[in-house]
Amino acid sequence: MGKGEETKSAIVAEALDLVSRVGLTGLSIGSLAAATGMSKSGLFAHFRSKEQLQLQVLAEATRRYQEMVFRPALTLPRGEPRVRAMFENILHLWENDLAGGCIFYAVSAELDDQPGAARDYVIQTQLDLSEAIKRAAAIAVEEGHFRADLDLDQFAFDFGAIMGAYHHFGRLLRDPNAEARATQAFESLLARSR
Amino acid sequence: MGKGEETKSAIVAEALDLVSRVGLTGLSIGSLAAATGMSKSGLFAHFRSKEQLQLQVLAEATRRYQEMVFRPALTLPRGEPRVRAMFENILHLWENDLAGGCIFYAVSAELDDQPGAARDYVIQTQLDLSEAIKRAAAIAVEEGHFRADLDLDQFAFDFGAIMGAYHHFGRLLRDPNAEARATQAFESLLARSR
DNA sequence: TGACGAGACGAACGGTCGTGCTATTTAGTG
DNA sequence: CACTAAATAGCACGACCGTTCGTCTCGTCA
Repeated sequence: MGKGEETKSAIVAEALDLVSRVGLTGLSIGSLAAATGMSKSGLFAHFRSKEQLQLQVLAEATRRYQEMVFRPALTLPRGEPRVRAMFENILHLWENDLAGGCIFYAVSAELDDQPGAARDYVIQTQLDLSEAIKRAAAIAVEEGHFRADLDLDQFAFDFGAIMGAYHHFGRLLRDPNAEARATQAFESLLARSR
Repeated sequence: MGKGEETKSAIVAEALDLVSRVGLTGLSIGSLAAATGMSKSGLFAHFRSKEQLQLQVLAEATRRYQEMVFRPALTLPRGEPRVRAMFENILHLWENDLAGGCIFYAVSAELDDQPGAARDYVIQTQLDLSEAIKRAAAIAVEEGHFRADLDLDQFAFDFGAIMGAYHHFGRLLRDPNAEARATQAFESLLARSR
């Protein structure tokens, strides 16, 4: 990896942290340059537009998500163990990876009415993640861990609901019991699915 | 209501719509002036600071929420009917009142790591709403509609989770089944609570 | 009629935004 | 070590930001 790629990925890493705290809109070239100790123009040359910078940040976030949430889960036995691992990885690893927690929550709320490449990317990513959860649940059905008539779409909805509420209650409202609440909700969801 | 109050509330109404689409950060004095057909300075004089404008917007949102969600629910019989009415009012009235849907979702994601009066206000409002849900559920326990050992905090968490997921799946991902999913999740929550 | 206060206006301030150009420094290669 | 290309810095731009100021236009009331 040449010098260019190296600093570029360092910039993106710093940007990820910034976005998780101040959102995509709050991420400015100037503040990012200050945070990385570079000049605005020197930093800008790596991306050629702000939209490109935003997309690179989102791509890196997706890469990390795969790495932290899905890849470890796939090493476990098929079925419920994998579903459970995904839940726990999100709760314990992913939500604590960045200063502001899950970057997709910080970003999706501000993009839902603002068309553009960034929104398209986030939507696609969220749909992919939802599909992955559904696949994991489908395997659990195959293995006999979950009911044969389980509604996979509903399962994905409920799963996402719990993760969102964990972020909301824990991050914004600073509820110290958010993790316990999320865990209980998840156990209840599993029980209903068996 | 004098002329001043009149234009001021017209400004706030317009601002509410803007915020629901572009967020609190995206709300600028200039764009709001353009949307209302006023001059920047004429508009600014009503609030004397941007933070004041933001707080007025949040206060108006809270007022509307009370009006659309809680007040109608209180006219119904105590217990489960009220809880159900709150759910349906949020789903059908509140989420469709503004162009961008529930303003609190647009706002809370961008404020969770940005200290200030606006964040404090949103947090307090969310806590109040959570308390109101818990009270309604407590009454349903009194009335014998819900189990005596129902965990009220968990109920409020689950309730909020469903509303958040409805906003997320419906608004961002444009899932046409979001309402059906939310309804099914809510019915499941009610069944578990009885 | 004339004074007064409320409300809105245009112009301007210092800053920051994203984005170009042009040097200058630095890293990699023969 | 010299040479070249890549990486970074400096500077300037037009646009927009929140905010302030002085001014103008009204309706109200003495």
